[in-house]
Amino acid sequence: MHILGTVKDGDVFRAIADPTRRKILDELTERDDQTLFEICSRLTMRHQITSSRQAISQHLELLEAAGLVVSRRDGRYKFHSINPAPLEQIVERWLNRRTKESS
Amino acid sequence: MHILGTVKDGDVFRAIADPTRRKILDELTERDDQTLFEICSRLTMRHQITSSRQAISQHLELLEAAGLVVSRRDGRYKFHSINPAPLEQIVERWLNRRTKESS
DNA sequence: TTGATAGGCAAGTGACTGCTTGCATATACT
DNA sequence: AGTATATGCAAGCAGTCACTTGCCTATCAA
Repeated sequence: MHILGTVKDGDVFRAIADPTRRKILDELTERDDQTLFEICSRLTMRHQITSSRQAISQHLELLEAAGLVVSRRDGRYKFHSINPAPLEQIVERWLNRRTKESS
Repeated sequence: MHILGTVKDGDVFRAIADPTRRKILDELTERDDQTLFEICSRLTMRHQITSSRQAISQHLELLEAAGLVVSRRDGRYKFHSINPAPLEQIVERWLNRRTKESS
């Protein structure tokens, strides 16, 4: 079912519960394969986020644990990309389950 | 944009961040138009949730503030239903934004 | 009116969370 | 080797969150 090993279901929901982490996902949606420092500077410039490097690092760690971010090592750089697949369970769970037209 | 008055964007994400609230949404997906007591007893029996009435009431309050639950008064009863529409912003934001095929 | 039922309000509490701070490791450059 | 760069680890702190507790209001039936 899961590509990665130990991803609990609740991790995805907790991951997107934080506004800064949602901005990180937005940023990775715009541009893939970014390092931690790239994400930090782009968040500051484009999204008015003033979080520190360590804060963003911890957010990325949590996003990766939830399966929403995948990373690739290249020397001292670590490139991050988004993987929106785990979000599809939300669609399956409440949006596709029943056709609800009368609001 | 929003049908209801003051629903902040973050409210939806915070609402589904809690496992008990997700179970409430599941229960309302299965059966619509339930009172607080009905939801409580069905959560206990069918989902092994042992939360108190007050706890469920507060969860419903939060879900309603997020626009995910709508309610209707009838005498001393208050019937709750699910409204999954606010969840569609998640699809729009990260799943429909870009066609990402190469994982 | 009295009692029972369905729900609401609000203060207090323990646990969790996001962030900081300080240091450590690893890679690259000269 | 020595320095700078990129990231990782872990303890501590302040704010938030879910839950409880106790009391209150409203509706219905006798």
